[in-house]
This record gives sequence, structure tokens and C-alpha cells, in this order.
Amino acid sequence: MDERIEEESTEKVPLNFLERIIEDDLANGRVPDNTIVTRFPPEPNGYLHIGHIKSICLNFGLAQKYQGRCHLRFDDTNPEKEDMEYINSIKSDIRWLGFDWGKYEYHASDYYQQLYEIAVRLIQEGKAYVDSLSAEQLKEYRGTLTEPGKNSPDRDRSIEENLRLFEEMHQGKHPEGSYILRAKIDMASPNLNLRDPALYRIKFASHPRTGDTWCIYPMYDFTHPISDAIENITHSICTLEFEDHRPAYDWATDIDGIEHAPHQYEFARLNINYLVMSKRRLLNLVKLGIVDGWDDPRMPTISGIRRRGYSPESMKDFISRIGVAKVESVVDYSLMEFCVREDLNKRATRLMVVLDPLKLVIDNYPDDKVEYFEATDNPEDPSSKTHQIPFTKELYIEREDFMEDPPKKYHRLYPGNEVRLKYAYYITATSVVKDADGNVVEVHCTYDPESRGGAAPDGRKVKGTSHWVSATEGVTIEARLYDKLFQTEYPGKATGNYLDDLNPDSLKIVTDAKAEPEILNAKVGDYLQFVRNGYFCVDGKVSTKEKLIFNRTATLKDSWAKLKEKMGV
RNA sequence: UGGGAUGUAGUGUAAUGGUAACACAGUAGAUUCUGGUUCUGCCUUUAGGGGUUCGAAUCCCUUCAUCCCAGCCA
Repeated sequence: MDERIEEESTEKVPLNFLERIIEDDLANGRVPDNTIVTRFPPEPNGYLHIGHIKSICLNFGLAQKYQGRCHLRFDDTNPEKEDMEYINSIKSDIRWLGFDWGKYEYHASDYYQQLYEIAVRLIQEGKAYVDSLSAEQLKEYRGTLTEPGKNSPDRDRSIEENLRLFEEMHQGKHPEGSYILRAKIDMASPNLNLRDPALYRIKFASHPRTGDTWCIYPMYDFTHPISDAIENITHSICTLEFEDHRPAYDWATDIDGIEHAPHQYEFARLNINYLVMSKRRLLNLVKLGIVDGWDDPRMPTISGIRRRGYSPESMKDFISRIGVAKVESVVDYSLMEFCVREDLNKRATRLMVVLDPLKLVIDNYPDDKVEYFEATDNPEDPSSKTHQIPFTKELYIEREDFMEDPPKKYHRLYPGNEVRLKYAYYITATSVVKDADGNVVEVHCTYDPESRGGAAPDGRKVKGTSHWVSATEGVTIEARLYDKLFQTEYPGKATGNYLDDLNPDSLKIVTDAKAEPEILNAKVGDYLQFVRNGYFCVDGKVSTKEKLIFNRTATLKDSWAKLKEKMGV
């Protein structure tokens, strides 16, 4: 026991740069009460996507790891874009991932009064002023990346005048766009965020939470750092594009009365190839009707992947595997697929479902006989339960599992070849029935009664095993076969328009798949594997008892498909 | 032509002055009542150039490349 502990403590667990910072701060007594406090600060103006999962796992994960806490704070400072609908979806998405913010739920709008008072104080201290420049003039005065800006004529307005005007803005006496409150920092700063950034703007918009109480709303650069300070956030983690805002963050938290100013740290946001992640582009897909909605199983939104059948565990594993750093990076989609397959392989219930049915008739099997075979729910689980599958003379097999004229290395069913029907019998194909166009519509075979259970007493082996469903005892279901929404690694890279790279085959609907009766027990949230076809789940939105609809979460790896391609078949 | 940041296998992440590694992808094989799983092998790496040092991915100088910033968005 002691040895083990020693072993563990000497074992070097690689830390990411954020963990290093936190451990260093903790070790050097820089953290009040030795309690780190992080926050996840979504703006409620859209649905959470996979990129947010990284931020959620980071903020909640770090808090968990160091026995601190993580606040959920809605960054609701722009009433024109935000909505209660989003607030609710965000909460349910975070819960789905398995994180709990407990009582620490906040809204930046809770701080509007405090923010207002701080703004007044800044004016009194000569650190902020009311500017009447128009948006266009503001732009002119700001300068460019290479040229410094110039001071607004209003910059030297008296404190009394500023106070009066700001109060009038507050009271709604001035129209939108007529005035803004600006920080007085440095119009010549090489960092544009420091060229007297806007602190407050006038908006006669109703806020989802504060209603019409306010007609002036604080800006991000002012609200965010102060909200962090109010909540005693110790480590404020955000994405790389805010790096340039850090001086503004420090400016805002450098006000009297803040004992332990929070600090901002930036990490690289998550990018995944074959996916688009920006809210704008996702919204567009929804608006144009290219997808079924924000929760379309092809969408990289949390609600989308959830409906697709991804498990929260697999996504958390994915996030832990990609790591955290400051380098802009693009993660392979295949890693995410690997993670979901690995997780689902361990937990999915196996079912036999034929997606593209081909009739198979066993000529030497009794006409009306029904016998049952026992199938393991999950062979990966030693304590797995079993269920019964009915077997009859007429069955369906996968059309792909029979070829009249097979290529080399094809070891499924073809005339004269013997294969196994999983759990049941060895069969040998004898003849085919074709339609007028020459398509095979029925395969006839004979079975070996001695091979009952799927093995021959004489020890002879077969190379192929097919799944099957009884033609008379099976049930019909709908299967929705999803693939990547985009067919290029970087959608839009070639033409500039990401819609040019949509995958025309991102959804194939199979309305007459045949399934073993056990499928009737499948519930929303169950993880299933249709043997040899992939991982599936019950569609939580449209599936009904009368019409069962399943979504394909991911295919199984298919080395035969690769081989076929290589052989040029 | 301003400022900020970043460069390690195809991709992502370790190694924090002491033998460049792990995972995914790729590839070859073994096992298998899922052409799945599992197992084994292989492939490929410090952006370039200089310097410090017994020793550099790591420190210094320099060049190059990429990303972000000119909302009254966050």
C-alpha cells in the first residue's frame, strides 16, 4: 500500500500550462483561501457546440481537480442578441456533460447596478469620459494598425459635465448612438483595445432578464473583468483572440477595492477538420434548412451530437486526449470517432439489423418452424445478459453479404460457399432468383443441422459470418445513416464558400430495415450496436412506438471497404 | 509597414540543459462466431541559420512562417 502511494507520487503526470500556473499559484500562496475559482461564461446567443465542450471541461475540470469551484455565468451584456431559450439549452447541455455548478449560477446582468456605480467612479477619477463622436468618426479617430489614433475633442470634457451626460444617458434622455462612455487610456497605444475603448453604449432594447430597466449596457471589456472580480474568480480562462484584451482586463480590475485581482489566461480554441464551428455558419445551416435544426445529428452542437448518440463520457475523453496549449491547431475528426467507438464498444447492446435486405431461403429447413438462438447483449462485457433471436426458413441478410461473382478475398456468401449465420447455422448458397433486370432478388441455400449454434462438430471452419433477421418474425424500422456534413477537411477553403463543400450523402434514410424483435425494447438514450453495421441510437426527437427511428452514431471500422478500394473492386 | 502570440512525426500533445516520446491516423501481420474488438510489428518529428555549453526541442542572437487585433459584438 505504502509502496503504491510512493510510486504514484513519484510518477510524473504531465501537466498542461494552465495546471502548471495553478499549481504554482497554489504553492506560492497567491490564491485566497487556497480555493481556485474558474468560470464558464457563455453568451446566451446561440447553442453550445463541441468547441465549448473544451472550455467547459477545462473550467469545470480544473475546479474539480484542485477542489475549487466553477461558476456558470451568462455573459448577457447585449440584449439584442440574447434569449432565454439559449440560457435553458446551455444549462441542459452542461448537465448532459455531467458538470454541476451548484448554487454558483450568475448573470453579468446581475451586476448592472454595480457596474454603473463603478463607471461613475471612473468618471469621478477622470478615467472615463462621455464621447459624442459618431460611430464613423470613432473609427477615423481610432487610427489604424500602423498609425496612432487621435484624441476625441470630448476627451477633456469636465468631470461634472461627464457625470451629468452619463446620468442623462442612464435616464434615457439621449438617442442610441448619440453618446458612449469611453475609458481614458491611450489613443496612441499600439494595442487598439487600449485606444479609449467603449465602456457603455445606449440601447433601447429589452433585456431577457432585466427587461426595460436599463437603456445603457456595458461592454465586454468592462463587464467581464469586473464580473470576475465580483465573483472572486482566481483564474479567468479564455481563448487566444482575447490575448490582446488582457491589458484592458487588467486595466478594469485595477480599481480600488479589489484585493486579489483575477488573471486572464488564454488557450487555443478547438478546431476539428471536416467541421464548421462558428455560430454564424451554424446558424446559417439552420436558417437555410440544410439541416433539421440546431439539434440535427450532423450538427457539431452539443444537442446535435447528443441526438446523434455520442456519449458524454466519450466527449470528455476526447477533450482530455487533445490536451490544452496555446498553439492554434486542428484536431483530426478521426480522433473523435475513435473516442466514441472505444466507449460505445464497451457499452453498446448488440442487435442484428439488416439495413439493405436480401431474401435468403433455406431450402432444407422446415417450412413453419421457429427456433430461438441466444445472443450475448455485449460480448465485451463479461457480465452481459443475453436475449433470444427467432430463426426461420426465410430470412433477410445484408445485400452486401452475397455476391454471385465475388472478387478475390471475398469470404462472404457466394454460390457454393459456406458461411455462418451468426449464432445459428452454417449455410451454403445453392442458387439465385433474379428479376427481369437480372438483379438478384432471392438467394437459396441449404443449412447443416449439425452446425447448430454456429459451429460444426467436425471442426471445419468458415471464413465469413453474416448477421440475419427472420423474414416472418423480424420488425421493420427506419435507420438514418449519417455521415460528415462536409466532404472536405477545411470547408470553404477552395472556393471561399463553405456551402460548396457540403457532402451530398451526409444523410441516407433507410425506411425498410429489418430488425430482430429485441429492438422493440430499445429506449431513448440506449447505446446500440447494429452488428457489423455501426453504433446506433433511438432518435429522441422523432422516433415513436409505432415508427421506430434510429440514428447512426458512427460506423464500425471497415477494413474490408479499404481492401475493396485498394483492389479496385 | 504597428502590436500581440505561436512554431516538436500526417494530426494533436509530452519531454522544462542529459538517450525525442505517447495517442490518433497510416501500414503489415496474428487472433476472432462482428472483415468489429484485442494483440504485435513498422512508418514518420524539434521551421531555417548562427551562438553559449561536455551536452540544446529547451538558453541567446537572427531569419522565416502562421494566427489574432482597426464593433457602440463577445
